[in-house]
Amino acid sequence: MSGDSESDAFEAAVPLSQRAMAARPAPYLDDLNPEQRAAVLAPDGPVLMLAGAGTGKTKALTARIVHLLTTGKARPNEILAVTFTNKAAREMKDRVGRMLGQVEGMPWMGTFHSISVKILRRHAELVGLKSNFTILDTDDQIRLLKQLIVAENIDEKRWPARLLAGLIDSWKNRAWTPAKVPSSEASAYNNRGTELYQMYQDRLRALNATDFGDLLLHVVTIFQTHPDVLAQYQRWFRYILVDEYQDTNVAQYLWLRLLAQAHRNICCVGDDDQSIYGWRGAEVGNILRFEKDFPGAHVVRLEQNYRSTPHILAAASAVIAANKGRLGKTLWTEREAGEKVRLIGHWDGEEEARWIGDELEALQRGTRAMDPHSLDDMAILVRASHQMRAFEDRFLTIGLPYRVIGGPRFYERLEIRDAMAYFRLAVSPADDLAFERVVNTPKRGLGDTAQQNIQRRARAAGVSLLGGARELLAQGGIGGKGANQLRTFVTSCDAWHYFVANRGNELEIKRYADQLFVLREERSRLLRELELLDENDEARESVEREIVICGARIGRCERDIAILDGNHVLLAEQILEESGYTAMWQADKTPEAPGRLENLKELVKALEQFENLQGFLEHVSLIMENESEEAAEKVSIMTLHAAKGLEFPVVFLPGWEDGLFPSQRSMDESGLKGVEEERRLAYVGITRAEALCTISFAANRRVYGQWQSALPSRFIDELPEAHVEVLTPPGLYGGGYGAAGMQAGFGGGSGIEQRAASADAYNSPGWKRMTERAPTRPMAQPREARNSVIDLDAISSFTLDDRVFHAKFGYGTVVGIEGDKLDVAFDKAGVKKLVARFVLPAHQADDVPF
DNA sequence: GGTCGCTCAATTTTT
DNA sequence: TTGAGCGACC
Repeated sequence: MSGDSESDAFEAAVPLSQRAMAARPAPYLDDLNPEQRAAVLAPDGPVLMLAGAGTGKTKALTARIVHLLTTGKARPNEILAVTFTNKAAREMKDRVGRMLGQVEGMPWMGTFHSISVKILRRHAELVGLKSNFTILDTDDQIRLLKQLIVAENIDEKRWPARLLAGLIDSWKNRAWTPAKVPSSEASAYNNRGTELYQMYQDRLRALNATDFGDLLLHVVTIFQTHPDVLAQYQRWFRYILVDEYQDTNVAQYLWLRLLAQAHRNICCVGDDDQSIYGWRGAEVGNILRFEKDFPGAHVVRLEQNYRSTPHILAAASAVIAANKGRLGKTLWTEREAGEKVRLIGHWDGEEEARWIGDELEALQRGTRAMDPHSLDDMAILVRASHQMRAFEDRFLTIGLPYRVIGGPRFYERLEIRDAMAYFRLAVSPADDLAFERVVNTPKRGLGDTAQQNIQRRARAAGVSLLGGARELLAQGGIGGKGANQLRTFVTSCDAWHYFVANRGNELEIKRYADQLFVLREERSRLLRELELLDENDEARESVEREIVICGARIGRCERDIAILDGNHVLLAEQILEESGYTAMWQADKTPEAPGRLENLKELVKALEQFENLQGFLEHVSLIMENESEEAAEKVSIMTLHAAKGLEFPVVFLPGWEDGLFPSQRSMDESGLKGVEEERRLAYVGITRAEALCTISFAANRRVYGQWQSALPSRFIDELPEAHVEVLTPPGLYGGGYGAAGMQAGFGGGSGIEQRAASADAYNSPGWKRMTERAPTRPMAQPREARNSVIDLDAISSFTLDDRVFHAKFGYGTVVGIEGDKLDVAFDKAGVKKLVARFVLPAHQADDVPF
């Protein structure tokens, strides 16, 4: 960059007064490029930072915040900075903190949801809630809906609660309260959607609860119906900054627009090309319309990419260029050309996983073109999570360490939710949803009948379920073993709540301290007694036992005091212990049980960061994340969606087949709009790569146990030839996929159909181009080829002869081709196995027992 | 109340 | 193929 163009851009973007200000030393501006600087110094009023992938948008955004603070334009509490994820919020906080040397005092930096909660707690009564409302997650939401559906005598099979939940969510995303749902939606959910939505909202209000969608919607409602409240926040937030603006939905858009009306100092950062959440309500339109919504908006483009090589950028740009209705950006980089994007086709998905596994190992060792890479630098990005299985299978076989990113969120896991329900019950005994969840977990012999009795009793008496249970016990309305267990449960709940309610209560602590004193006296007395007893005295044993019991009591008493004194971590442990929940998992012999216990430990550990249980519960549904940092090097497997915002030197993009990617469903449901969103996903995928990006596809893939053949993705035809290297298909199948595959016995199903479908595939432009360029290589003629596992000990001789290996074993000869790697793996019993795709001579095929 | 076996469905996911 | 959910049975 020459100094001239830098200052030109600077002067064009920045008015004199600010230039004067910026002329003073401002360290946060030092390592910004001219584009970023222009964005940071853009004048007050609406600003749109159009930031392409890898252009340092977070850097620019945080620098603007720092700029606002250091130039005295706003105090920390006058800046509202919103993100979508906690991770993004945290990163922003970290960065601002690093630049300013302190993190304090930015109370309004967080996610849309966390900020909404903050606002809503202050004004809950305006929407009929109390300020201590609970936040239900998806699971609770669905259980609640199920109850409504059952109560309404609706066939839950034909009209699943999940469907209704999705519907209500989408309405909330569009900021439609029940009254505002347009009549065009009247037919939804068997004509009863709107009605059930209203009932659901009533029920939530009765439970003093909200779901995620409500957090935003209630705030919007309050702003719309209480101008005084709105005005207060408008005055408060002098500057508003929004990350990932392209992902905002209508509710979030309204939320922002209402708040921004007064000062109009709203700075949105986003990339219309990376809008990939349309299916959950995100409106690309919001960012496309920005200049109309905020007249006089200052638009700054960040186009210098620091992440990827020119080849990778060119490939991504070419693909995304096929989309219409973009704001348009031209990414550029100063990096060296590097490797071209690689494109390779495979016979089937297993072959693909195999090849990628080999590539990963090669890259780990280092190749001619690339220095050795850590597995941490490599990622496999798939369209749909079921694609992950092929890779997991393969990597387990060859012992390649991997991590799957974006499984179920930590707090969504069964055991975590159960534990949380226990905590909720301790904090608020009237939490009926929590009660329902854990009353029979672990099993307490309280089945449907017993639970229904409790429900009925509670409703009749107008008390909580816990209260209902208590009454039922008092009246003897429940019999058998269930009764005793229920009594224990109720007593435990009372005890837990006692500790929560009397936290820091001096009188109670004193009471326990007195008790402790008595117990200690008792123990001293017993010890003295023991000393007086003869070695062989028969009474000795019973005294010893009493000492042990007394010791245990002292321990418990000390613990109780610690809990009363405010040690909520201990309380949590005690709850899990006393309820039998930990024991339940300890007794569980299924393979996932140890992991669940591990998670429970993590949960308890996470508690330490909070003041008390309430504080924890208040935030946990919004904050908790699954972040156990393992040290070991691992290749990452994740969906394209989960990869947004991440970057890796080496990226593999498998499964580029029409129907899978772009996804058929997306195309069916949303037509051209769907394809465009899929294309943005392709763009996101390619731009994750820093140095090496490999796209692959397979002619056949097993989906839900069925073999399907596919066409290469239409996006492959959009890749620019000059920046793509088409790899020769590997080893055995060089240039002759169809024939080899057929002979090899892959494909299943009807041979004729299979062949016809495959023939189509080979006529597609993508495939043709690939095969045209790929020089055919002499090929072994396999009669039988499969993946299999052979006992290593069974191999009696092994020879490698011009790319072909022969391994003799008990049943015949295993023949493999170089490139079809021999892998040593261990089976469950720890026996060494040889894993190979092998080829058997025809005459021996019958002798082989697999 | 717990377990077994049948049927049915099956993108993407944050808060 | 896998998994969840449900009904029948012990």
